[in-house]
Amino acid sequence: MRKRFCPRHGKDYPCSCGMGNLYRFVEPVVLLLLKMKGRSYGYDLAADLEGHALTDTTIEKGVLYRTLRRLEMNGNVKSEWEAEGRGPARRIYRLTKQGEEHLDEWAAVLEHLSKSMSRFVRDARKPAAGKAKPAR
Amino acid sequence: MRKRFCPRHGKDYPCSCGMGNLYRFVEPVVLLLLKMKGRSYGYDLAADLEGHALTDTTIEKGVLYRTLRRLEMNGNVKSEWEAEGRGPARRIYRLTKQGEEHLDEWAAVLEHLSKSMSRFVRDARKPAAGKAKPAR
DNA sequence: TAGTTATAGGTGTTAGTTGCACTTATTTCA
DNA sequence: TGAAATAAGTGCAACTAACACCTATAACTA
Repeated sequence: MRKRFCPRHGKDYPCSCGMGNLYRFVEPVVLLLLKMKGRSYGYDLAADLEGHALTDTTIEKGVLYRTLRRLEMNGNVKSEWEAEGRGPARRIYRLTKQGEEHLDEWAAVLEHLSKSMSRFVRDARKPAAGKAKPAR
Repeated sequence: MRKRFCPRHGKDYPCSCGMGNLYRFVEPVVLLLLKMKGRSYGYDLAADLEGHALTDTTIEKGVLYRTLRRLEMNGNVKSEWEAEGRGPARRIYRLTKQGEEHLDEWAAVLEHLSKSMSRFVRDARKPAAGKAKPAR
């Protein structure tokens, strides 16, 4: 049984605190990059993803390409092949109107999540309540 | 093919922006609650989870119980049956020393994630760069 | 006292997701 | 001409999520 490697706890420890490449967190980053760049393609996005990812881990190419396809299926981006220029042909993606709205939704979701998390961190660092007298 | 329901986009939209009950986000909340309460059990934790969850969605019982078992397998909590008192016997959980450390690690992970997310939100709300003159 | 509700702790199943390795193809450069 | 860089994927086993379902005890209530 293949085990996932956790950089914090080593192998054979079935935690997920590193949080991997959760495609649900790759999606908004792709949307943001497309907004900032105007147009881009998989191979190019892969490089920039490192700098903008929400998690630490390196982004997995497979997740990226599948995310782009799914975004297109859902109407959030559109693509066209571009053969001109150097190297192999590129599939160029752009945000659609709906994609921009979807990014806005993501921003709202992540803003809320960010606040929940920072509240969590504050609570987690408080000393445990009423430990002076043992509870039983 | 059973489809997940997304409260934001309805059924048949394979997004995950609601983010469901991601067990990886249930784990730290359980650790925090156990730290705050000193001792607790599944049914009791289930009630408090709502108020402390990182995501909005209601917490799924199955995830909670399985999370508790996994935490115990990993040595982060320990449990004992308690038959006294009213109602059916309860499996009482407590944090171990290791569990407290694990919570601290989670706090560090989530602090980082929280910051990444709020940076993301800031960027996402900036107007798109250089859209005045069309890029091509 | 029988039936219902509340408390308590789970399991089973299947669809969906992830990680990682692998594949294919074109172009550039030494 | 052979290696490296660019580009876009696919295959698959292991893992995760959602939701329904199951078991049992205790308390309440008609």
